[in-house]
Amino acid sequence: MPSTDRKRTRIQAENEDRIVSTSLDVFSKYGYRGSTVDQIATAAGMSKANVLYYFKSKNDIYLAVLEETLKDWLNPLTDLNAEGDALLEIQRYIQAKLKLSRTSPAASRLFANEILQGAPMIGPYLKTELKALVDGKVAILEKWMKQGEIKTFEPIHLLFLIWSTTQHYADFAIQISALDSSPKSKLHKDAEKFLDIVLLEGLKGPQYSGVIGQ
Amino acid sequence: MPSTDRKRTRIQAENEDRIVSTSLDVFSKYGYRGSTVDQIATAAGMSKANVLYYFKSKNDIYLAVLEETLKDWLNPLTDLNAEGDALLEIQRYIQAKLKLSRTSPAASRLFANEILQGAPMIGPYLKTELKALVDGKVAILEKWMKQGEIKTFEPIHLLFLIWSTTQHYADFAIQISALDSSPKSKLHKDAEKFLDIVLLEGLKGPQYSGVIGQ
DNA sequence: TCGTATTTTGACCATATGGTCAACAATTTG
DNA sequence: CAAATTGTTGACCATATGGTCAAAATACGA
Repeated sequence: MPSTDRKRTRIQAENEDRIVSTSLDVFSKYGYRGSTVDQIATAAGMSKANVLYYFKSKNDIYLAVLEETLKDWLNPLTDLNAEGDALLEIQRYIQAKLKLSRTSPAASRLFANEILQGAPMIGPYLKTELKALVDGKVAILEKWMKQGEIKTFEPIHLLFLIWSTTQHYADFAIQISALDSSPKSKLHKDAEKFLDIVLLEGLKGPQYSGVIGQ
Repeated sequence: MPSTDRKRTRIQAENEDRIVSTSLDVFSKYGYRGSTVDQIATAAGMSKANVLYYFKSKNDIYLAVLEETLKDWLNPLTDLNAEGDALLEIQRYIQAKLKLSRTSPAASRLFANEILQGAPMIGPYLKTELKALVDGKVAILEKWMKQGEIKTFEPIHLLFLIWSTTQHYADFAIQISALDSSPKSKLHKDAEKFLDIVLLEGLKGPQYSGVIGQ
């Protein structure tokens, strides 16, 4: 077996990385149950036995892929800055998520699959680390509300909206391409424009909305 | 085998219905590959062989479930009425979709799973029937834009936003409950309020936005 | 180059799963 | 009630799949 205690060999590093990156594609396309070790092995250009020499089970591969992908996927939220301008910060966050959706659709689908199946692996993580991160960002949103920079509402729903709309372009790409034939570059540009126009306007602080309402 | 040509017997009707409704739960929870005929049989309280007496394959069950669920799931969009008030119509549509997400989360997850896996079954349907329906509704949105009832943007993205945000509450329910401990009734009320406040304001026609922008 | 540690794999095993079938049970029909 | 039709299931089959293992191949340090 590959020594866990010593340093990783060159070959170990190469193969483990290759397995993980290949597995992201496979798992995101077919889900955990729908993916087989043989598929992964073939896609990575090695034998099944060899894959299982580096990871002792399919589940271990899946965990490695999740961990590897998780941090990148959630990074943009970390950057939401309490000191910045509310609307600009939100706009930046939306754009960062949209970009991720475009450049890493597999990561998005991997999580969508995992959550849909009831988050059997990352359930605990959601309740602890992610919850802590989200609570912090919710507090920032509340601060902005008190300062009148954005309207008042239950702040977590803004996060849900941003997540769902941006990830939709990765997770439901097949449906989108069936309904809209424009090239992906236009699609994503239009998505960004739309969210910009509608959301930023809709979020603007209550001092304006009172006037508009009349 | 159950006669396809003649009329359905009482027992056929009962059992086929039971299988389909049970399968919705199973398929939506574990996906197609993750669900087994045995699971379905057990959940429906019959033997595997008996289930396969009514549907000759797992795939046939899946198709029946999809078909059964599809129409209910898309009904609200049909109701979007060109003659009505733009914002009210959109608001009604959002509320209808949110309600479906609350009352039929399994249907939502079934589709999410199907689309995530690349829509192997309903792909053709998406490109024909759903596309036609969507094209018609997009035309309505464009009309509203020309009349200045709502802002101007690529209209299909509004549909994507409504679908993604409303279905998110069903598809990502596990994540949501990990991050927000409020009871589901409050959650959905807040979601509705939030979408109301932000979206309807953000969508309002360009005659207002010019003023706000300055 | 030699010996050791690492890497690779074909063959194999146990289990899970979709699906079939013949025999038996219940229901319907005349 | 008897025959015919419909319904039910345990046993079985073929295949797929996760995982093991011993033996062969390769890489690597002294």
